[in-house]
Amino acid sequence: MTKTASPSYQPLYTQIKTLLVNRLASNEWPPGSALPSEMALAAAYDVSQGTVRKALTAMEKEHLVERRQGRGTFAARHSQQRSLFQFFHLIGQNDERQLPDSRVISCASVKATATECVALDLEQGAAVTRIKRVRELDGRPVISELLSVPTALFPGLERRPIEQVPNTLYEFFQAEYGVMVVHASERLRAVSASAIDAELLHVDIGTPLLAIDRRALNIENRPVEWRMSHCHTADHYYFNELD
Amino acid sequence: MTKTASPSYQPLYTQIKTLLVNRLASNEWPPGSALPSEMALAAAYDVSQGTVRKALTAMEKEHLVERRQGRGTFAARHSQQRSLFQFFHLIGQNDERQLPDSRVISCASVKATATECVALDLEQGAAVTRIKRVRELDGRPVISELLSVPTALFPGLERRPIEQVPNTLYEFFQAEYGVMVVHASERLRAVSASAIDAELLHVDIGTPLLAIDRRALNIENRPVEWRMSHCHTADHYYFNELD
DNA sequence: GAGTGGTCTAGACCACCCC
DNA sequence: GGGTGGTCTAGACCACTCG
Repeated sequence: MTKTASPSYQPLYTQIKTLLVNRLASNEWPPGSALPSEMALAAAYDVSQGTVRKALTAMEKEHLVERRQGRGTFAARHSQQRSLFQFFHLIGQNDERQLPDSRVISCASVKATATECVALDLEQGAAVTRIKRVRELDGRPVISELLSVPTALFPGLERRPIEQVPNTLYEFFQAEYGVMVVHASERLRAVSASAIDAELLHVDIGTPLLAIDRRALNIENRPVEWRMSHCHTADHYYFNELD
Repeated sequence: MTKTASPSYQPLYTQIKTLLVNRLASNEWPPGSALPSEMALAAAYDVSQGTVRKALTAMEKEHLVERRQGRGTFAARHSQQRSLFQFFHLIGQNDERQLPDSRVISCASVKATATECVALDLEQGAAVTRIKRVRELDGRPVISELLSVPTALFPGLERRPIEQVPNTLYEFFQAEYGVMVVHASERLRAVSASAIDAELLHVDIGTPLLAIDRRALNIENRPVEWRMSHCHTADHYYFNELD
Protein backbone atom coordinates (compact mmCIF):
# COMPACT_ATOMS: atom_id res chain seq x y z
CA MET A 1 0.00 0.00 0.00
CA THR A 2 1.69 3.18 -1.17
CA LYS A 3 0.50 6.66 -0.48
CA THR A 4 -0.87 8.50 -3.51
CA ALA A 5 0.59 11.78 -4.63
CA SER A 6 -1.36 14.95 -4.00
CA PRO A 7 -3.58 15.22 -7.09
CA SER A 8 -6.87 13.40 -6.41
CA TYR A 9 -5.62 12.55 -2.95
CA GLN A 10 -7.57 9.89 -1.12
CA PRO A 11 -6.82 9.05 2.53
CA LEU A 12 -5.30 5.62 3.06
CA TYR A 13 -8.24 4.37 5.06
CA THR A 14 -10.68 5.15 2.23
CA GLN A 15 -8.42 3.24 -0.15
CA ILE A 16 -8.39 0.29 2.27
CA LYS A 17 -12.15 0.57 2.62
CA THR A 18 -12.63 0.43 -1.16
CA LEU A 19 -10.47 -2.70 -1.36
CA LEU A 20 -12.43 -4.37 1.44
CA VAL A 21 -15.80 -3.40 -0.06
CA ASN A 22 -14.72 -4.88 -3.39
CA ARG A 23 -13.75 -8.13 -1.70
CA LEU A 24 -17.11 -8.18 0.07
CA ALA A 25 -18.94 -7.51 -3.20
CA SER A 26 -17.10 -10.41 -4.83
CA ASN A 27 -18.55 -12.63 -2.11
CA GLU A 28 -15.12 -13.56 -0.77
CA TRP A 29 -16.66 -13.34 2.70
CA PRO A 30 -20.23 -14.63 2.51
CA PRO A 31 -22.81 -13.00 4.80
CA GLY A 32 -22.25 -14.03 8.39
CA SER A 33 -18.69 -15.24 7.92
CA ALA A 34 -15.73 -13.73 9.74
CA LEU A 35 -13.32 -11.32 8.12
CA PRO A 36 -9.64 -11.56 9.04
CA SER A 37 -8.73 -9.77 12.25
CA GLU A 38 -7.63 -6.14 12.19
CA MET A 39 -4.06 -7.19 12.81
CA ALA A 40 -4.12 -9.67 9.92
CA LEU A 41 -5.62 -7.12 7.52
CA ALA A 42 -3.14 -4.48 8.65
CA ALA A 43 -0.26 -6.85 7.94
CA ALA A 44 -1.71 -7.90 4.58
CA TYR A 45 -2.11 -4.31 3.38
CA ASP A 46 1.03 -3.09 5.15
CA VAL A 47 -0.73 -0.36 7.07
CA SER A 48 -1.28 0.16 10.77
CA GLN A 49 -4.12 -1.43 12.70
CA GLY A 50 -5.63 2.02 13.26
CA THR A 51 -6.01 2.60 9.55
CA VAL A 52 -7.77 -0.74 9.04
CA ARG A 53 -9.96 0.07 12.02
CA LYS A 54 -11.07 3.36 10.53
CA ALA A 55 -12.03 1.60 7.29
CA LEU A 56 -13.95 -1.11 9.15
CA THR A 57 -15.71 1.41 11.39
CA ALA A 58 -16.94 3.27 8.30
CA MET A 59 -18.15 0.00 6.80
CA GLU A 60 -19.97 -0.86 10.00
CA LYS A 61 -21.88 2.43 9.83
CA GLU A 62 -23.05 1.45 6.34
CA HIS A 63 -24.22 -1.93 7.65
CA LEU A 64 -21.71 -3.78 5.47
CA VAL A 65 -20.06 -5.55 8.41
CA GLU A 66 -20.88 -6.23 12.05
CA ARG A 67 -18.20 -5.96 14.71
CA ARG A 68 -18.35 -7.53 18.12
CA GLN A 69 -15.80 -7.01 20.82
CA GLY A 70 -14.02 -10.23 21.65
CA ARG A 71 -15.53 -12.06 18.64
CA GLY A 72 -14.37 -10.40 15.46
CA THR A 73 -15.68 -8.63 12.34
CA PHE A 74 -18.37 -10.37 10.28
CA ALA A 75 -19.88 -9.79 6.85
CA ALA A 76 -23.34 -8.29 7.43
CA ARG A 77 -26.36 -10.52 7.24
CA HIS A 78 -30.01 -9.73 6.96
CA SER A 79 -32.18 -10.48 9.93
CA GLN A 80 -35.64 -9.70 11.20
CA GLN A 81 -34.08 -7.11 13.46
CA ARG A 82 -32.46 -5.35 10.54
CA SER A 83 -35.60 -5.51 8.42
CA LEU A 84 -37.49 -4.01 11.31
CA PHE A 85 -35.12 -1.18 12.16
CA GLN A 86 -33.46 -0.27 8.89
CA PHE A 87 -36.19 -0.98 6.36
CA PHE A 88 -39.57 -0.93 8.04
CA HIS A 89 -40.79 2.45 9.23
CA LEU A 90 -44.48 1.88 9.84
CA ILE A 91 -45.20 2.09 13.55
CA GLY A 92 -48.40 1.46 15.50
CA GLN A 93 -50.20 4.03 17.60
CA ASN A 94 -48.70 2.44 20.69
CA ASP A 95 -45.27 3.49 19.37
CA GLU A 96 -44.13 -0.11 19.12
CA ARG A 97 -42.16 -1.44 16.19
CA GLN A 98 -43.63 -4.65 14.87
CA LEU A 99 -42.99 -6.63 11.67
CA PRO A 100 -46.14 -7.26 9.65
CA ASP A 101 -47.25 -10.68 8.46
CA SER A 102 -47.51 -11.16 4.72
CA ARG A 103 -50.01 -12.89 2.46
CA VAL A 104 -48.74 -13.27 -1.09
CA ILE A 105 -51.44 -12.92 -3.72
CA SER A 106 -49.44 -13.51 -6.87
CA CYS A 107 -45.89 -14.01 -8.10
CA ALA A 108 -45.07 -14.17 -11.78
CA SER A 109 -42.41 -13.27 -14.30
CA VAL A 110 -43.51 -10.79 -16.95
CA LYS A 111 -42.05 -8.31 -19.40
CA ALA A 112 -40.99 -5.16 -17.57
CA THR A 113 -42.91 -1.96 -18.09
CA ALA A 114 -41.06 1.20 -19.04
CA THR A 115 -41.35 2.40 -15.44
CA GLU A 116 -39.83 -0.81 -14.11
CA CYS A 117 -36.99 -0.60 -16.64
CA VAL A 118 -36.12 2.87 -15.38
CA ALA A 119 -36.44 1.98 -11.70
CA LEU A 120 -34.40 -1.23 -12.02
CA ASP A 121 -31.97 0.00 -14.67
CA LEU A 122 -32.92 -2.77 -17.12
CA GLU A 123 -32.82 -3.07 -20.89
CA GLN A 124 -36.14 -2.61 -22.63
CA GLY A 125 -37.94 -5.94 -22.88
CA ALA A 126 -36.17 -7.53 -19.90
CA ALA A 127 -38.17 -9.80 -17.60
CA VAL A 128 -39.15 -8.88 -14.07
CA THR A 129 -40.71 -11.04 -11.40
CA ARG A 130 -43.64 -9.27 -9.86
CA ILE A 131 -45.00 -10.05 -6.41
CA LYS A 132 -48.26 -8.76 -5.06
CA ARG A 133 -48.98 -9.14 -1.38
CA VAL A 134 -50.91 -7.76 1.57
CA ARG A 135 -49.20 -7.16 4.88
CA GLU A 136 -51.04 -7.30 8.20
CA LEU A 137 -50.35 -5.77 11.58
CA ASP A 138 -52.30 -6.99 14.61
CA GLY A 139 -54.31 -9.20 12.29
CA ARG A 140 -55.60 -6.29 10.20
CA PRO A 141 -54.54 -5.61 6.59
CA VAL A 142 -52.51 -2.39 6.51
CA ILE A 143 -50.25 -2.47 3.45
CA SER A 144 -51.03 -3.37 -0.14
CA GLU A 145 -47.72 -3.97 -1.86
CA LEU A 146 -46.58 -4.52 -5.42
CA LEU A 147 -42.91 -5.23 -5.97
CA SER A 148 -40.68 -6.06 -8.91
CA VAL A 149 -37.24 -7.64 -9.16
CA PRO A 150 -35.16 -8.52 -12.23
CA THR A 151 -35.99 -12.13 -13.11
CA ALA A 152 -32.36 -12.64 -14.12
CA LEU A 153 -31.25 -12.03 -10.52
CA PHE A 154 -33.86 -14.34 -9.00
CA PRO A 155 -34.20 -17.34 -11.35
CA GLY A 156 -37.05 -19.70 -10.48
CA LEU A 157 -38.62 -17.31 -7.99
CA GLU A 158 -41.72 -17.08 -10.16
CA ARG A 159 -42.23 -20.86 -10.02
CA ARG A 160 -42.23 -21.11 -6.25
CA PRO A 161 -45.58 -21.78 -4.61
CA ILE A 162 -46.71 -18.50 -3.15
CA GLU A 163 -46.85 -20.02 0.34
CA GLN A 164 -43.09 -20.49 0.07
CA VAL A 165 -42.39 -16.80 -0.56
CA PRO A 166 -41.54 -15.67 2.96
CA ASN A 167 -42.39 -12.59 4.92
CA THR A 168 -39.00 -10.92 5.32
CA LEU A 169 -37.94 -10.82 1.69
CA TYR A 170 -34.47 -9.33 2.10
CA GLU A 171 -33.40 -12.22 4.33
CA PHE A 172 -34.78 -14.57 1.68
CA PHE A 173 -33.09 -12.75 -1.21
CA GLN A 174 -29.76 -12.99 0.56
CA ALA A 175 -30.07 -16.61 1.69
CA GLU A 176 -31.56 -18.08 -1.49
CA TYR A 177 -30.19 -15.88 -4.26
CA GLY A 178 -27.11 -14.22 -2.81
CA VAL A 179 -28.62 -10.79 -3.42
CA MET A 180 -27.87 -8.45 -0.54
CA VAL A 181 -29.94 -5.30 -0.14
CA VAL A 182 -27.80 -2.78 1.71
CA HIS A 183 -29.50 0.52 1.02
CA ALA A 184 -32.82 1.95 -0.15
CA SER A 185 -34.40 5.29 -0.92
CA GLU A 186 -38.07 6.03 -0.57
CA ARG A 187 -40.49 8.58 -1.99
CA LEU A 188 -43.70 9.15 -0.11
CA ARG A 189 -46.98 10.56 -1.34
CA ALA A 190 -50.63 10.61 -0.33
CA VAL A 191 -52.97 8.87 -2.77
CA SER A 192 -56.57 7.65 -2.95
CA ALA A 193 -57.39 3.99 -2.46
CA SER A 194 -58.19 2.26 -5.74
CA ALA A 195 -60.88 -0.41 -5.95
CA ILE A 196 -58.18 -3.06 -5.54
CA ASP A 197 -56.55 -1.34 -2.56
CA ALA A 198 -59.99 -0.85 -1.04
CA GLU A 199 -60.81 -4.53 -1.22
CA LEU A 200 -57.43 -5.69 0.06
CA LEU A 201 -57.27 -3.23 2.93
CA HIS A 202 -60.97 -3.31 3.84
CA VAL A 203 -61.39 0.43 3.34
CA ASP A 204 -63.63 2.55 1.14
CA ILE A 205 -62.55 3.50 -2.34
CA GLY A 206 -60.90 6.91 -2.18
CA THR A 207 -59.61 6.55 1.38
CA PRO A 208 -56.29 8.43 1.67
CA LEU A 209 -53.36 6.03 1.69
CA LEU A 210 -49.65 6.63 2.20
CA ALA A 211 -47.83 5.53 -0.97
CA ILE A 212 -44.19 4.49 -0.47
CA ASP A 213 -42.13 4.11 -3.62
CA ARG A 214 -38.89 2.30 -2.76
CA ARG A 215 -35.80 1.46 -4.78
CA ALA A 216 -33.46 -1.00 -3.05
CA LEU A 217 -29.77 -1.19 -3.98
CA ASN A 218 -27.06 -3.79 -3.48
CA ILE A 219 -23.48 -3.21 -2.33
CA GLU A 220 -22.51 -2.10 -5.85
CA ASN A 221 -25.28 0.49 -5.81
CA ARG A 222 -27.23 -1.35 -8.47
CA PRO A 223 -31.03 -1.46 -8.11
CA VAL A 224 -32.27 -4.93 -7.22
CA GLU A 225 -35.86 -4.27 -6.19
CA TRP A 226 -38.57 -1.71 -6.77
CA ARG A 227 -41.70 -1.68 -4.69
CA MET A 228 -44.79 0.40 -4.19
CA SER A 229 -46.56 0.11 -0.86
CA HIS A 230 -49.97 1.59 -0.16
CA CYS A 231 -50.44 1.96 3.57
CA HIS A 232 -53.60 2.57 5.56
CA THR A 233 -52.51 5.10 8.16
CA ALA A 234 -55.57 5.25 10.36
CA ASP A 235 -53.87 3.22 13.10
CA HIS A 236 -50.22 3.43 12.04
CA TYR A 237 -47.75 6.06 10.98
CA TYR A 238 -44.48 6.28 9.09
CA PHE A 239 -41.68 7.26 11.42
CA ASN A 240 -38.60 9.28 10.49
CA GLU A 241 -35.78 10.75 12.54
CA LEU A 242 -34.17 13.96 11.31
CA ASP A 243 -30.59 14.04 12.46
CA MET B 1 -9.96 13.85 34.08
CA THR B 2 -9.74 10.51 35.89
CA LYS B 3 -10.75 7.18 34.47
CA THR B 4 -13.85 5.71 36.07
CA ALA B 5 -13.76 2.27 37.64
CA SER B 6 -15.43 -0.60 35.86
CA PRO B 7 -19.04 -0.43 37.07
CA SER B 8 -21.01 1.84 34.75
CA TYR B 9 -17.91 2.36 32.66
CA GLN B 10 -18.04 5.17 30.14
CA PRO B 11 -15.21 5.73 27.66
CA LEU B 12 -13.20 8.85 28.28
CA TYR B 13 -14.21 10.43 24.99
CA THR B 14 -17.92 10.13 25.84
CA GLN B 15 -17.23 11.82 29.17
CA ILE B 16 -15.40 14.62 27.36
CA LYS B 17 -18.24 14.85 24.86
CA THR B 18 -20.80 15.20 27.64
CA LEU B 19 -18.76 18.01 29.22
CA LEU B 20 -18.45 19.81 25.89
CA VAL B 21 -22.16 19.38 25.08
CA ASN B 22 -23.02 20.84 28.48
CA ARG B 23 -20.82 23.85 27.83
CA LEU B 24 -22.47 24.29 24.43
CA ALA B 25 -25.92 24.02 26.01
CA SER B 26 -24.99 26.72 28.53
CA ASN B 27 -24.25 29.00 25.58
CA GLU B 28 -20.61 29.38 26.55
CA TRP B 29 -19.87 29.23 22.80
CA PRO B 30 -22.67 31.00 20.93
CA PRO B 31 -23.63 29.63 17.50
CA GLY B 32 -20.93 30.42 14.96
CA SER B 33 -18.20 31.14 17.48
CA ALA B 34 -14.97 29.17 17.66
CA LEU B 35 -14.32 26.53 20.28
CA PRO B 36 -10.80 26.21 21.68
CA SER B 37 -8.43 24.18 19.53
CA GLU B 38 -8.11 20.44 20.05
CA MET B 39 -4.74 20.94 21.71
CA ALA B 40 -6.14 23.52 24.13
CA LEU B 41 -9.09 21.32 25.07
CA ALA B 42 -6.81 18.30 25.49
CA ALA B 43 -4.59 20.28 27.85
CA ALA B 44 -7.57 21.67 29.78
CA TYR B 45 -9.09 18.23 30.36
CA ASP B 46 -5.71 16.53 30.70
CA VAL B 47 -6.36 13.97 27.97
CA SER B 48 -4.72 13.38 24.65
CA GLN B 49 -5.64 15.25 21.49
CA GLY B 50 -7.00 12.02 20.00
CA THR B 51 -9.57 11.67 22.76
CA VAL B 52 -10.81 15.23 22.29
CA ARG B 53 -10.91 14.61 18.55
CA LYS B 54 -13.13 11.58 18.96
CA ALA B 55 -15.55 13.59 21.11
CA LEU B 56 -15.63 16.47 18.59
CA THR B 57 -16.08 14.11 15.64
CA ALA B 58 -19.11 12.57 17.35
CA MET B 59 -20.51 16.06 18.00
CA GLU B 60 -19.99 17.00 14.38
CA LYS B 61 -22.07 14.02 13.24
CA GLU B 62 -24.90 15.30 15.46
CA HIS B 63 -24.63 18.76 13.87
CA LEU B 64 -23.62 20.34 17.18
CA VAL B 65 -20.33 21.73 15.83
CA GLU B 66 -18.78 22.35 12.44
CA ARG B 67 -15.11 21.60 11.85
CA ARG B 68 -13.01 23.06 9.08
CA GLN B 69 -9.45 22.05 8.37
CA GLY B 70 -7.12 24.96 8.85
CA ARG B 71 -9.82 27.10 10.52
CA GLY B 72 -11.00 25.43 13.70
CA THR B 73 -14.11 24.03 15.37
CA PHE B 74 -17.24 26.19 15.54
CA ALA B 75 -20.53 25.95 17.39
CA ALA B 76 -23.16 24.93 14.85
CA ARG B 77 -25.40 27.54 13.34
CA HIS B 78 -28.61 27.26 11.41
CA SER B 79 -28.58 28.16 7.76
CA GLN B 80 -30.73 27.81 4.70
CA GLN B 81 -28.55 24.94 3.62
CA ARG B 82 -29.14 23.10 6.85
CA SER B 83 -32.88 23.77 6.78
CA LEU B 84 -32.96 22.43 3.27
CA PHE B 85 -30.95 19.26 3.81
CA GLN B 86 -31.61 18.28 7.40
CA PHE B 87 -35.15 19.46 7.93
CA PHE B 88 -36.93 19.79 4.60
CA HIS B 89 -37.69 16.56 2.80
CA LEU B 90 -40.25 17.60 0.20
CA ILE B 91 -38.73 17.32 -3.26
CA GLY B 92 -40.11 18.30 -6.66
CA GLN B 93 -40.71 15.89 -9.52
CA ASN B 94 -37.52 17.16 -11.12
CA ASP B 95 -35.63 15.72 -8.11
CA GLU B 96 -34.37 19.14 -7.11
CA ARG B 97 -34.27 20.31 -3.54
CA GLN B 98 -35.77 23.73 -3.14
CA LEU B 99 -36.83 25.73 -0.08
CA PRO B 100 -40.45 26.88 -0.20
CA ASP B 101 -41.56 30.46 0.28
CA SER B 102 -43.85 31.14 3.21
CA ARG B 103 -46.94 33.28 3.67
CA VAL B 104 -47.90 33.63 7.33
CA ILE B 105 -51.64 33.76 7.91
CA SER B 106 -51.76 34.22 11.65
CA CYS B 107 -49.52 34.30 14.70
CA ALA B 108 -50.97 34.50 18.20
CA SER B 109 -50.39 33.37 21.77
CA VAL B 110 -53.13 31.18 23.19
CA LYS B 111 -53.71 28.63 25.93
CA ALA B 112 -52.22 25.29 24.91
CA THR B 113 -54.51 22.42 24.09
CA ALA B 114 -53.98 19.08 25.80
CA THR B 115 -52.32 17.77 22.64
CA GLU B 116 -49.89 20.68 22.57
CA CYS B 117 -49.07 20.22 26.25
CA VAL B 118 -48.12 16.61 25.60
CA ALA B 119 -46.16 17.38 22.42
CA LEU B 120 -44.24 20.28 23.99
CA ASP B 121 -43.97 18.85 27.51
CA LEU B 122 -45.78 21.84 29.07
CA GLU B 123 -47.82 22.29 32.22
CA GLN B 124 -51.56 22.33 31.72
CA GLY B 125 -52.71 25.88 31.01
CA ALA B 126 -49.37 27.09 29.69
CA ALA B 127 -49.33 29.51 26.75
CA VAL B 128 -48.22 28.58 23.25
CA THR B 129 -47.64 30.81 20.27
CA ARG B 130 -49.37 29.37 17.27
CA ILE B 131 -48.38 30.18 13.68
CA LYS B 132 -50.41 29.27 10.64
CA ARG B 133 -48.82 29.60 7.25
CA VAL B 134 -48.87 28.37 3.67
CA ARG B 135 -45.68 27.37 1.91
CA GLU B 136 -45.23 27.63 -1.83
CA LEU B 137 -42.95 25.89 -4.29
CA ASP B 138 -42.63 27.22 -7.83
CA GLY B 139 -45.29 29.79 -6.99
CA ARG B 140 -47.91 27.19 -6.13
CA PRO B 141 -49.21 26.51 -2.60
CA VAL B 142 -48.06 23.05 -1.52
CA ILE B 143 -47.98 22.97 2.29
CA SER B 144 -50.54 24.10 4.81
CA GLU B 145 -48.78 24.33 8.15
CA LEU B 146 -49.82 24.87 11.74
CA LEU B 147 -47.09 25.12 14.33
CA SER B 148 -46.87 25.76 18.05
CA VAL B 149 -44.02 26.87 20.29
CA PRO B 150 -43.99 27.60 24.04
CA THR B 151 -44.66 31.34 24.43
CA ALA B 152 -42.24 31.38 27.37
CA LEU B 153 -39.36 30.48 25.05
CA PHE B 154 -40.30 33.05 22.39
CA PRO B 155 -41.52 36.17 24.24
CA GLY B 156 -42.99 38.84 22.00
CA LEU B 157 -43.15 36.60 18.95
CA GLU B 158 -46.92 36.86 18.93
CA ARG B 159 -46.74 40.66 18.69
CA ARG B 160 -44.55 40.75 15.61
CA PRO B 161 -46.21 41.78 12.38
CA ILE B 162 -46.73 38.62 10.40
CA GLU B 163 -44.63 40.00 7.54
CA GLN B 164 -41.68 39.96 9.93
CA VAL B 165 -41.97 36.25 10.68
CA PRO B 166 -39.43 34.87 8.25
CA ASN B 167 -39.41 31.84 6.02
CA THR B 168 -36.68 29.71 7.60
CA LEU B 169 -37.92 29.64 11.16
CA TYR B 170 -35.08 27.67 12.76
CA GLU B 171 -32.54 30.29 11.68
CA PHE B 172 -34.86 32.93 13.14
CA PHE B 173 -35.42 31.02 16.40
CA GLN B 174 -31.67 30.74 16.87
CA ALA B 175 -30.78 34.30 15.95
CA GLU B 176 -33.60 36.10 17.75
CA TYR B 177 -34.40 33.85 20.71
CA GLY B 178 -31.30 31.71 21.23
CA VAL B 179 -33.36 28.58 20.70
CA MET B 180 -31.41 26.04 18.69
CA VAL B 181 -33.27 23.18 17.03
CA VAL B 182 -30.83 20.31 16.65
CA HIS B 183 -33.03 17.30 16.08
CA ALA B 184 -36.58 16.39 15.07
CA SER B 185 -38.75 13.33 14.64
CA GLU B 186 -41.61 13.08 12.22
CA ARG B 187 -44.71 10.92 11.88
CA LEU B 188 -46.30 10.73 8.47
CA ARG B 189 -49.85 9.82 7.53
CA ALA B 190 -52.22 10.22 4.60
CA VAL B 191 -55.28 12.35 5.35
CA SER B 192 -58.11 14.07 3.48
CA ALA B 193 -58.00 17.78 2.77
CA SER B 194 -60.29 19.73 5.08
CA ALA B 195 -62.23 22.74 3.83
CA ILE B 196 -59.46 24.98 5.16
CA ASP B 197 -56.66 22.94 3.56
CA ALA B 198 -58.64 22.85 0.31
CA GLU B 199 -58.92 26.61 0.17
CA LEU B 200 -55.28 27.25 1.11
CA LEU B 201 -53.85 24.68 -1.27
CA HIS B 202 -56.32 25.21 -4.12
CA VAL B 203 -57.45 21.59 -4.12
CA ASP B 204 -60.80 19.88 -3.69
CA ILE B 205 -62.04 18.95 -0.25
CA GLY B 206 -61.10 15.34 0.39
CA THR B 207 -57.96 15.39 -1.75
CA PRO B 208 -55.36 13.05 -0.19
CA LEU B 209 -52.66 15.03 1.59
CA LEU B 210 -49.44 13.93 3.26
CA ALA B 211 -49.64 14.88 6.94
CA ILE B 212 -46.28 15.41 8.68
CA ASP B 213 -46.37 15.64 12.46
CA ARG B 214 -43.03 16.97 13.70
CA ARG B 215 -41.57 17.48 17.17
CA ALA B 216 -38.37 19.50 17.19
CA LEU B 217 -35.89 19.24 20.09
CA ASN B 218 -33.06 21.44 21.35
CA ILE B 219 -29.61 20.33 22.47
CA GLU B 220 -30.99 19.27 25.85
CA ASN B 221 -33.57 17.07 24.10
CA ARG B 222 -36.40 19.27 25.23
CA PRO B 223 -39.26 19.87 22.75
CA VAL B 224 -39.28 23.44 21.45
CA GLU B 225 -41.67 23.21 18.51
CA TRP B 226 -44.53 21.06 17.34
CA ARG B 227 -45.85 21.38 13.81
CA MET B 228 -48.35 19.71 11.55
CA SER B 229 -47.82 20.10 7.82
CA HIS B 230 -50.38 19.05 5.24
CA CYS B 231 -48.65 18.59 1.88
CA HIS B 232 -50.16 18.34 -1.56
CA THR B 233 -48.13 15.57 -3.18
CA ALA B 234 -49.36 15.72 -6.74
CA ASP B 235 -46.17 17.41 -7.92
CA HIS B 236 -43.83 16.73 -4.98
CA TYR B 237 -42.80 13.85 -2.80
CA TYR B 238 -41.27 13.28 0.62
CA PHE B 239 -37.79 11.83 0.29
CA ASN B 240 -36.13 9.46 2.72
CA GLU B 241 -32.87 7.54 2.60
CA LEU B 242 -32.72 4.18 4.41
CA ASP B 243 -29.17 3.57 5.51
C1' DG C 1 5.20 30.90 8.52
C1' DA C 2 2.21 29.79 12.20
C1' DG C 3 -1.79 27.50 13.57
C1' DT C 4 -5.65 24.50 12.75
C1' DG C 5 -7.88 20.13 11.86
C1' DG C 6 -6.96 15.43 9.24
C1' DT C 7 -4.26 11.30 8.65
C1' DC C 8 -1.13 7.72 9.98
C1' DT C 9 1.59 5.17 13.00
C1' DA C 10 3.07 2.30 17.10
C1' DG C 11 2.38 0.66 21.39
C1' DA C 12 -0.10 0.00 25.72
C1' DC C 13 -3.93 -1.40 28.22
C1' DC C 14 -9.03 -2.57 28.76
C1' DA C 15 -13.40 -5.20 28.03
C1' DC C 16 -15.22 -9.10 26.12
C1' DC C 17 -15.68 -13.88 24.25
C1' DC C 18 -14.58 -18.58 24.00
C1' DC C 19 -11.89 -22.57 24.85
C1' DG D 1 -5.17 -18.03 28.61
C1' DG D 2 -5.18 -16.32 24.16
C1' DG D 3 -7.43 -13.71 20.76
C1' DT D 4 -10.63 -10.15 19.39
C1' DG D 5 -12.22 -5.44 18.98
C1' DG D 6 -12.34 -0.82 21.88
C1' DT D 7 -9.93 2.89 24.13
C1' DC D 8 -6.13 5.93 25.03
C1' DT D 9 -1.82 7.93 24.30
C1' DA D 10 2.14 10.35 21.95
C1' DG D 11 4.31 11.89 18.16
C1' DA D 12 4.96 12.63 13.22
C1' DC D 13 3.55 14.45 9.05
C1' DC D 14 -0.06 16.30 5.67
C1' DA D 15 -3.61 19.61 3.90
C1' DC D 16 -5.69 23.80 4.53
C1' DT D 17 -6.36 28.79 5.99
C1' DC D 18 -4.95 33.20 7.01
C1' DG D 19 -2.10 36.99 7.95
